[in-house]
Amino acid sequence: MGKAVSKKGEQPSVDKTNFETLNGFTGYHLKRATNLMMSDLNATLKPFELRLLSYTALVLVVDNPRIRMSQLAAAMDVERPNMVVIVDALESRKLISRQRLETDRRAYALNITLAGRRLYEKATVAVRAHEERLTRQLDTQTREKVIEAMKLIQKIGELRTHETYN
Amino acid sequence: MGKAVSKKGEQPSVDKTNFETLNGFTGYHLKRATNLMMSDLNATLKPFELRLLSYTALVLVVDNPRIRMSQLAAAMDVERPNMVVIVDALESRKLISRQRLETDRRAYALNITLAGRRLYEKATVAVRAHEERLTRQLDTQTREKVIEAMKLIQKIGELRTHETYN
DNA sequence: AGATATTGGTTATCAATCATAACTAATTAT
DNA sequence: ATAATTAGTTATGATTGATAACCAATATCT
Repeated sequence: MGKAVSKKGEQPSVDKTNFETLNGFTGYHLKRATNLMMSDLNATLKPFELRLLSYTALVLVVDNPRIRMSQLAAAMDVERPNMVVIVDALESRKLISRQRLETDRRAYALNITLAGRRLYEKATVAVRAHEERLTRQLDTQTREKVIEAMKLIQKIGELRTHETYN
Repeated sequence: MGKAVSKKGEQPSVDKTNFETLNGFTGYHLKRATNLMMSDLNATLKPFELRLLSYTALVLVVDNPRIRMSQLAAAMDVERPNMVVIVDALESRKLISRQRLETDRRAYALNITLAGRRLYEKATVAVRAHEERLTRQLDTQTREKVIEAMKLIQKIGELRTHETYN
């Protein structure tokens, strides 16, 4: 630590910013990288008129036929009212369908439509390319190690659930 | 009230959600873990009446005496107008000070005050504990590997600069 | 030099995001 | 049957982050 500064002894304000402390934080690097990936992801999804949440919903409906809205909301960690608008948008584009459940007539079963599946497939190709682009520098082993690490962090978080949340 | 635990197996609709596709995405895991860490960080900072951005500003002012607001804004990747309110808040709590630069009387030099430094130190102890808590499962080597990986991702992002952003 | 452009900081405003309250209809529990 | 819960919905509010327009000071241009 301690950069060789001091040409004048006391006036670094115009030089490169010192990130010494922040660089010591894992969370800092995590957030910067994630912000970047999310920006790039949204740019990637824009041509399909999808955004992070609508794409995620699409994916989960594909992977979970007949999923209910509340289950989807829980899976995505969004409040139900917000889920409604996401589902509304996807349904109005005929990418997914709502079907009343016979067994519980309050609820809807969500299903992917043919158009939805096609869009899902195209978008997912783009998303995989985006992932590849942004993690190209990481060898496969590192990538797996990162994912494992993220899972561990999440596991820890689940323990102290929502008690200290804001 | 309490836990609505039914003795019998619940509805079939409650089966586990399938995250197959999402689990294949590095960005997905990155975002989940980061969200968690940021929630926990904000909870950690709350007792000090700081939030992510105000704490970050405090840290950068400590590490960069006489930094200018615009440089701080650039370092934090926030728009200048938003920087103003953050700096206003910190200044009104006498944690940092604004001093007109003699060399450029448009700009301010930001400096940490004694109170600011004390708060910074207390908060940083708490932040380090928070980091330790959330990354406890990761051995030192893994932690370093993760940080390296995040730096690489950022480096890639810097190439395709802001052209494809939102 | 004097006109012009640019920069640092500011104010006001606006859009996007996310959470909360309250409601209906259907279901479950007492 | 009555009460309590749950799924989905509507309306609304708080918070965040971005944009436009402005003033004062500095830098640029010819």
